[in-house]
Amino acid sequence: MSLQLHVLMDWDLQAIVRGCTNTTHHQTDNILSLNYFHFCPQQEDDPLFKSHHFSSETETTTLNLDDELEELYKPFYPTAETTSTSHHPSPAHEVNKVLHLKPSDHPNDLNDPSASKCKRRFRKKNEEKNKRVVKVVGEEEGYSDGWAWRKYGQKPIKGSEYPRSYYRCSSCKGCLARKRVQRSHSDPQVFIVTYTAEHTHPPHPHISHHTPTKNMVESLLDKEN
DNA sequence: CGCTTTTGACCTGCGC
DNA sequence: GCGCAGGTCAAAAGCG
Repeated sequence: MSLQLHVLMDWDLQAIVRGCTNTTHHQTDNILSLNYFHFCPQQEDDPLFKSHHFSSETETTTLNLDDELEELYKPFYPTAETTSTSHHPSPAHEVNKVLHLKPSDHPNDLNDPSASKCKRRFRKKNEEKNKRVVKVVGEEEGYSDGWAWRKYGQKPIKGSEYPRSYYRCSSCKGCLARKRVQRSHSDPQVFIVTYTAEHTHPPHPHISHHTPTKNMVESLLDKEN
């Protein structure tokens, strides 16, 4: 099974949550596969988009995760318009959620030197919010995604027994890419990874599948125990 | 020595 | 206005 959540935060924001089955992973360890790509309108016609169905067993897991993802995006709900069928699956048992998310004010003076440090930071933050990709991944996949990440913070999250870790891209100075990693409370084997902003450089080939996997997992596990 | 992790402090947004 | 929660900063410590 895999669950794909696509969040596009343009000035008209859209998040699409999709659930689908992946028999290979489901049969092995119930570990969610890492599947994400940037949303494009054609994907509405993607055969994969239409052809996956839930078994009753995987549906339960998916809906729990879906709830968590919904929690994740609660801050956007005031302006969110949900055409969700996730809690009332269609006859085809598809999860197909579209959130229309509206960002706050347009940060148009990021480079204004007169703006205070905090204000500039906040505007930068808003700008980064405009592009988000949320992945639901297995343990190993959550950390080896081809980029070098440096941890810059960790916070306990209310309602979750697991802390959320914050990472920024360390492979290129000035890269605005950010990543948040949080263990799912409904399925501790699963990590919810949220990517914010885009990399301003290509991935380092030698980093793939190596960085910063083990330490990150271990530190997370240590913290949680 | 340079890079990464840890962690407390600080800041902002939001709800009441 | 206040308190809370989430996100980031930055100094100190750890590690190879």
